[in-house]
Amino acid sequence: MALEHAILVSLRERPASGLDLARRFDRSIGFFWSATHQQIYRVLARMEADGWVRSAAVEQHGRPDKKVYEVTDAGRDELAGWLASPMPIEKSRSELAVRLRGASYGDRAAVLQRVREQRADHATRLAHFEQLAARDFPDPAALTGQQLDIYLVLRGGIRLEQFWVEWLSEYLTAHEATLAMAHDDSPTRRTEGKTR
Amino acid sequence: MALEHAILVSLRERPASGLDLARRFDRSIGFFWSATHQQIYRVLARMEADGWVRSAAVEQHGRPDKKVYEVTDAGRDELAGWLASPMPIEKSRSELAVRLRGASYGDRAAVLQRVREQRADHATRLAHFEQLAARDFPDPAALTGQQLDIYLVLRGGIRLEQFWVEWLSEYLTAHEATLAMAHDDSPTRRTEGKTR
DNA sequence: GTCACTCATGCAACTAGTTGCATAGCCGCG
DNA sequence: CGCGGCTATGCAACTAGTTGCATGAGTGAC
Repeated sequence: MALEHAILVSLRERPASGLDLARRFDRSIGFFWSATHQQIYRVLARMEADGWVRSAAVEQHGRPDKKVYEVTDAGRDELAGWLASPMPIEKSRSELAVRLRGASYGDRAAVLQRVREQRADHATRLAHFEQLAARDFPDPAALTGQQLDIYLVLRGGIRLEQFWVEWLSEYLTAHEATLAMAHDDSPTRRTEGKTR
Repeated sequence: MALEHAILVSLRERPASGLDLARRFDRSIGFFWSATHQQIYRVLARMEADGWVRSAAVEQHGRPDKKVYEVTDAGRDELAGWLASPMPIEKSRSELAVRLRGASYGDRAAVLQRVREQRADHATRLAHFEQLAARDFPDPAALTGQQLDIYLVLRGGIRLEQFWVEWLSEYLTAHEATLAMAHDDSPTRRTEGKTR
């Protein structure tokens, strides 16, 4: 039930329509919790039925009406209760890690290529996040409350991208070393991998 | 379709029954891809229907028969193809991050307590992984092929737990600093948070 | 003018994963 | 002896999330 609560957080920051929320979930908050607009529409409908949010139709010039949602008192209580509730340890999930683990059952060079691509993607995102942090939070030490939280979650995004870049670099370095070894070891080729 | 492929990797390391796989997914491989035994049973049935694996009943003394699965040639090809296929960038997902972001809409102290608990859990896992690495891989530089991959994925687990411990520590330190400030700033209490 | 795109909401059908339970024998505890 | 726990497989019902499509009006490009 975390999407509901992510939506409550986002709506408390500022009321929004379904599509507004979908756009927010594509950036800041969505870095740690993403959702498609369909999923958001469905959950908003349920939340309204449960009385956690209420909506108001807002006319716009030259485009369809918006349904702008805001959090009700019941929604506030629900969010406050959730924030304080105990939580089990989170489990991570990474398709890339499965590939790294299984790389010896396929074409090693192809997997290394995928790893390089992923590392480049993560490096790009890292640079983007660092730019955001520099632009929006020039003086982190002065932050408090809500702004501090937003900054610290961005810091989490930066740290997480650093984790990826460093881990994948370690992976590539280690495998490039064994490939070099396999070349050096002249005639007695001990080519690892490719069991088949 | 990553669970299928995680199972193929695990079965290529060694043939196993559904429950064996579920146990493996609770440890090494499962750190980056977990699954319940029901999910595994269902996916194994589909994989067998698709011809990726075949099963053989194995009698055991004093306990029910096992269905031990192994990978077929078609399964090998499928796995090799998947390993080489391009992949989109992965998105992370963390309920804890949502709570950090929304902490000012609830009881700040309670959220900090949850953060301390999570940090302790991650520190415990980190210690556990480091112990595994020291025990099973005393000489990482000598590893190649499959063993090197297993070691490097364990390294990923260690690095990820380090990420969590460090990030959550940063979060706690930053908020403890603002709490201290709020105390110092004597009569003009600028108590942040708790907007309600 | 019409083609492609955006804004905005939503339905329907699908895949993935979780939770609760059933079966059925064997093992050890008290 | 009965109770709980372990081994092993599996069904049924549920929740969560994705994908594909529909609608209908407005905007900009050529």
